[in-house]
Amino acid sequence: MELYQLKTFIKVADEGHLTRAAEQLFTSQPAISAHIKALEEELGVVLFQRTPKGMILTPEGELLYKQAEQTLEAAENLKIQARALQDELVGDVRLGVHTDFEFMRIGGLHRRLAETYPRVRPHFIQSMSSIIVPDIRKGNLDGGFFFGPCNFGDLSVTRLLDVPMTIVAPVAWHERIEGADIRQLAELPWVYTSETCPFHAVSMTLFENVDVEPAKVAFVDSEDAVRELIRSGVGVSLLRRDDAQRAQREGYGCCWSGDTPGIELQFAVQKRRGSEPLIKAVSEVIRQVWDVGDEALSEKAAE
Amino acid sequence: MELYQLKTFIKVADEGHLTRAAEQLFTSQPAISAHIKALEEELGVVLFQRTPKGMILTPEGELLYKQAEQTLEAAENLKIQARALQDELVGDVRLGVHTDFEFMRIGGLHRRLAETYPRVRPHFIQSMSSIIVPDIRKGNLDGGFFFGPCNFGDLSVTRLLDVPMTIVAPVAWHERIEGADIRQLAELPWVYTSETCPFHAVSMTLFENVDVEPAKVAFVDSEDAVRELIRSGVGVSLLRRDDAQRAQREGYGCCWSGDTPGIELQFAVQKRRGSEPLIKAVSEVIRQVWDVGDEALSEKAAE
DNA sequence: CGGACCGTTCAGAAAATACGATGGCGCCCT
DNA sequence: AGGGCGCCATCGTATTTTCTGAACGGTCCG
Repeated sequence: MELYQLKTFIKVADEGHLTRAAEQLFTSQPAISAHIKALEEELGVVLFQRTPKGMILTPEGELLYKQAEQTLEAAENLKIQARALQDELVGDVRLGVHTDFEFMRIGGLHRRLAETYPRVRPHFIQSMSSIIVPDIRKGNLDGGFFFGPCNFGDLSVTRLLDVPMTIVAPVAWHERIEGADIRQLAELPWVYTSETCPFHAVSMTLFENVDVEPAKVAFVDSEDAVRELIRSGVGVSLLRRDDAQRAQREGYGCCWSGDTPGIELQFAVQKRRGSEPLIKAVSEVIRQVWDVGDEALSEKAAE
Repeated sequence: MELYQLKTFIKVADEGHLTRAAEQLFTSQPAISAHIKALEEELGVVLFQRTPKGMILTPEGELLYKQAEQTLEAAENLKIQARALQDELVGDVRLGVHTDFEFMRIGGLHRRLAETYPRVRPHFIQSMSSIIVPDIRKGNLDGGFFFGPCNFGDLSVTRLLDVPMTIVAPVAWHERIEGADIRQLAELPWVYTSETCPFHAVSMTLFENVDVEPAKVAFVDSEDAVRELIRSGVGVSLLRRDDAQRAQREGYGCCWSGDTPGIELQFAVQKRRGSEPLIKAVSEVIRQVWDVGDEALSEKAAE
C-alpha cells in the first residue's frame, strides 16, 4: 500500500470515474485501474462497484475512504511542516552561564530568542567560567559566557562588556580600608578564588607590584561564596562593582575607593561550528542583547 | 513521498544506523540510503546528521519523525479496518414494510440484525404492498414485505405466514351479520380497497360465487383507513383477524363468524441479487425471525 | 598505520509502473 | 432494433523507478 494508490482511491471516489480521475492525475486510465486493483487485492476488500456509468463506492469503500483521507492528510501535514522548517531555525542550544541570570540579561536574551526563533529552545546551564570554556571546546555546551581573557584558537570569542571590579571588606573593617593603599590591603586577610577562577588572575594583577603576599584565609569558587564570606567578616575580596555597591547598600560590606582592574565578560562558541545556522543566529542575538557588533569578535591564534 | 520511505525514515531513526535498518527491512543498505536521500530532497530538510557512528536525527528530523509516525499509523489503521471488513457484512439495506411494525416483528428483526451484523444498517420504509413490489423490481428497495401472491419471475419470494382474515362490521350492525351468509353480507355497504391492494383480490374471491355485486360505498388504500371507516359505521370490510378481534374487543367492530379466505404474508428480493451477501444475510435473518426455512422460498417462472 | 564501521556513490540488473491498443458491456439515440 | 458512445478491464510493450553489489572516502581505535 502506497500513498499514490490512496490518492488515486480518493480521486476516483470523488469523481466516480476512472477516466476523469486519470485526467486529473495526469496519467492513463489503465494506470489508475491498476492502482485500485492493487489496493483492493492487498486490502482484501472490494472498494468500488463497477457500473457502465463509472465507479461507485461500496459500503466498505465508503468506510475506508475516511481512513485513506486521514492518511493523506497526515502525509500532507508532514509536508507542510517540512516546508515551514525550511525557513525556520529549529533546535536546542545549550549555553553555559557563569554568574547570576539578571546580570547576564538572560531574561532579555530568552525573550528576544523566542521572538525571532520560536522553535529554538535555549538551555541556560549555570556553571563556572573555568568549566564553561572546556565544556564548549568539548561540545558539552554549544556556547557560553565567562569572565576573563581566553586564548584558545578553536574558540570564537565575543567581548560583551568590561566589568569593573571593586575590593570589598566586611563592614566591621570600615576604618581599616578607608584611604588604605594597595600595600595595606594586601596585609588584610583575603578570601581568594581557586586558580582556575578568572578572579584569581585579577587578584594577581592587583598585587603584582606589591612585595607583600596577601594572607589567603579561604579559597572559594563562586561569587556567592565570596559574598557570604565577606558578610561573615572572614576577609576582603573582589566583587563585581555592582555587586559590591549592593553589599555596601545592604550594609554587609564596604567598598575600597581605589582603582581596581576590571574583567572582561565574554561569550564563546566553537570556531568550527560558527557557520552552523543555529550557532550563528544565537550568537547574533546575544550581540544584539549586549549591544555590541561584529567588531567585538576577537579571534586569537594559537591553541 | 511514499509510505515505504516513511517506514525507512522511522526505522533508521529508531536504529540509528542505515546498516541495521537495512537488515530489519530486508533490503540493502544503499537502498535505504536512497530512501532517506529522496525524502530529504523532496522535503527540503536534512533529517539526519551523518556521523561515523551512524545516523542521528536533526532537530528538524525529530519534529518530522512524529508526523511520519502519525502518517504510518493512519495507514495501519486503514489496513486494520480493511481486515475487519473482510469478515464483516457492511452496508445499508432498504426494506419496504406494508403494515404496522409490531405485526411485522420489525423490532425483533432489527435486534437480530444488529446482533449478527452490527455494521448493516437497515432502513424500514413504510409503504404499501402495491408499491413495494415494483419498488423492489426497480431497485428502489432492496427487499420488502407485502400481502398476497406474487408471480414476477425476477423476484425471489418467501412466504412468511398465512394471515387469516375476518369480515368486520360496525358494532351497530351486530344483528345484521350474526349468522348471515355470504350473500347477505354482499348486500351490505362495503368499504373496499383499490384494485392494486391485495385485499381487493381477497374480496373478489369472497364473492366469486355470489350473484350480488356488493355495494362499494368507499375505496381506501390503507388498513388504518379501513378500520377508521368501520369505526365510523360506513360499511363492512376485511381486516386481519388479529386486527378484527381487537376492533371487537375495543368495541367498535363486530366480527363475522363465517369462513374467510386468508392472505399470504410474503417477503421478496430481486432474484438476481439473491447472491449478494448482504441480501442473502438479511433474507436469512428474516426467515429466522418468522421461523420459516428455505422451503418457503417459492420461485415462480414467467414475468 | 591498518583494520573495523559507516554512509555515499556508481553502473548494471531487476522490478514496478505507465502507456497505447483492444475488447466487452450497458446505455442512449435514432 | 442497431449503431454509436462512454466506461472499465486486460494485454503486451516501453519506460521509469528501485534495488543490488562493488568500490570509495571518512572517522575511530588499538
